[in-house]
Amino acid sequence: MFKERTLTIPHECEDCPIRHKAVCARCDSDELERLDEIKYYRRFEAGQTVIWSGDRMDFVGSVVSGIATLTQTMEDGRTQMVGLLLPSDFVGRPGRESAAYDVVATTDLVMCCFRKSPFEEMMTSTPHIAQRLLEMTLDELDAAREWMLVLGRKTAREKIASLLSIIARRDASLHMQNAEGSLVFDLPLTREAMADYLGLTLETVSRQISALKRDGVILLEGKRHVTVPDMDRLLEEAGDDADGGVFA
Amino acid sequence: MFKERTLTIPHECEDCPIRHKAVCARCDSDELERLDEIKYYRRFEAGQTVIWSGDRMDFVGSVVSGIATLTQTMEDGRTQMVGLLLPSDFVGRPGRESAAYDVVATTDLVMCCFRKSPFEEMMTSTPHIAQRLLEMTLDELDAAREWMLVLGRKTAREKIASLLSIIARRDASLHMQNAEGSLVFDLPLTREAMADYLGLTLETVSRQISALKRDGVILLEGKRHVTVPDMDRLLEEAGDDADGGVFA
DNA sequence: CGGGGGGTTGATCTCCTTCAATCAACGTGG
DNA sequence: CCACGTTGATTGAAGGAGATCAACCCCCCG
Repeated sequence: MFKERTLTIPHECEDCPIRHKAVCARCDSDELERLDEIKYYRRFEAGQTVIWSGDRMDFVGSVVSGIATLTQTMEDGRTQMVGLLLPSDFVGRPGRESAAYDVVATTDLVMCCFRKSPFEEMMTSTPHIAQRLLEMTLDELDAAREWMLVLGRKTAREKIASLLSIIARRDASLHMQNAEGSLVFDLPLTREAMADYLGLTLETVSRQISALKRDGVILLEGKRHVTVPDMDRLLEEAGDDADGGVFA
Repeated sequence: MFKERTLTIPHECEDCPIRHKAVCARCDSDELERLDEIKYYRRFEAGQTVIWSGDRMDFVGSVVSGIATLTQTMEDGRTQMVGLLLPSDFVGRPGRESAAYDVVATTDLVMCCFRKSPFEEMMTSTPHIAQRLLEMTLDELDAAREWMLVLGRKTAREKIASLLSIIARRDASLHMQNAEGSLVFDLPLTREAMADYLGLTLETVSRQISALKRDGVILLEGKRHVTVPDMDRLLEEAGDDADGGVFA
């Protein structure tokens, strides 16, 4: 429960699983070498907090494997997830010294961290990094705006369907499945985490998942294993255009 | 109502009101000259649509004066505002060919537009532009995440208070008022636009504004002119830390 | 066996939506 | 100048979606 191993995980950038998707995606081998000098790996266990909001941050980094969440909390305890960090996603904001959100590992997690100030120097001297970071940030902004529509205007059922379709889509792209047959995946989040993501209570999440199951939109084995027999149907339930997100 | 004048508004970058806040903030005079060659001004009247979601975009640009909104709409008509564009804010995404959101002028609006492909070329050749855009995008992402908390977890009253405090703060910083005395500003949005921003109905917006007025949190002259006698009180109502957002 | 974390389900309550009437300000045309 | 329509806003009454409170289940693990 407590042991946080800060071991350096033997890892060559060349065969890093996120080599072509993370901030370093555009770097050439020279640049990778310079990054290598300021990087180190950290491992977190499921449930561990990576950073507390307000804490001084002396690193930025990428999720290598596992899943983490970005959450905001009000004084009275209400919490809202504002980001779901998947492999290749970037953590931290160059130029900011303290964390703005809580970052929590929801599964076992490996991060590739860069010491903050040398990384910031590299950002200005290495356009490839800044360019890639801009691209990733714009994508995140789009995702956040999509999520604002979900939070502001969708019903509980639509919210659940939206979350499921996002996870399904992401999982499909990760495993290179064809999106045609029935999709199968595991929910990486507890009911409570889903509630925090969707601005609902965990009870409502549970009820709506049951309802979608009862209506045959999804199949459930256990509490986490989901099968989507008809993706278009799910997208319809989400209130999205069913014409599919081939996506820009 | 219909006339859209595409006149070139005589304007030197040097005395442009957003010279030091927009994408061009870090450009030197050489770079400004190159930007000058690909830029043109456009003027829109209040209520006019600047771009429809899905439309081909052949430009990107900055808001010079006035206010515009970024909104998403579902097939059944539900709409959610996902951005409020103020002077110096950037419109459009380099690398994307069609608009992802509707952009609507809520007041008379002047935009400084750049032809898209030459701008994209400049982005790669001119780090100052990409750097500034990254900074601005990170700020927007923070704002979007703040807004996700508002949408997902705050009550109607808190939502209204949050919106008012954001507008108040922005207005104060614009007019260099001291934030201590009572703040005074005009609402740049209709009740309906506020509702679209907050994920509420316009009736609820109206009721909660009346309630805040009744409770002395704000004073109203007419429907748009707001006085905030005690900013800390308003922040309390918004559910924010009252210690103020001096901000990172 | 006990205990705790995660999940489901039920009963009740409440905050916000929905539907609807009304109002003030404004412009337009007869 | 007044009747009329329009747009933005306020207010009321009724209903419902989701929150809240609570009981209970399942499963794993010490």
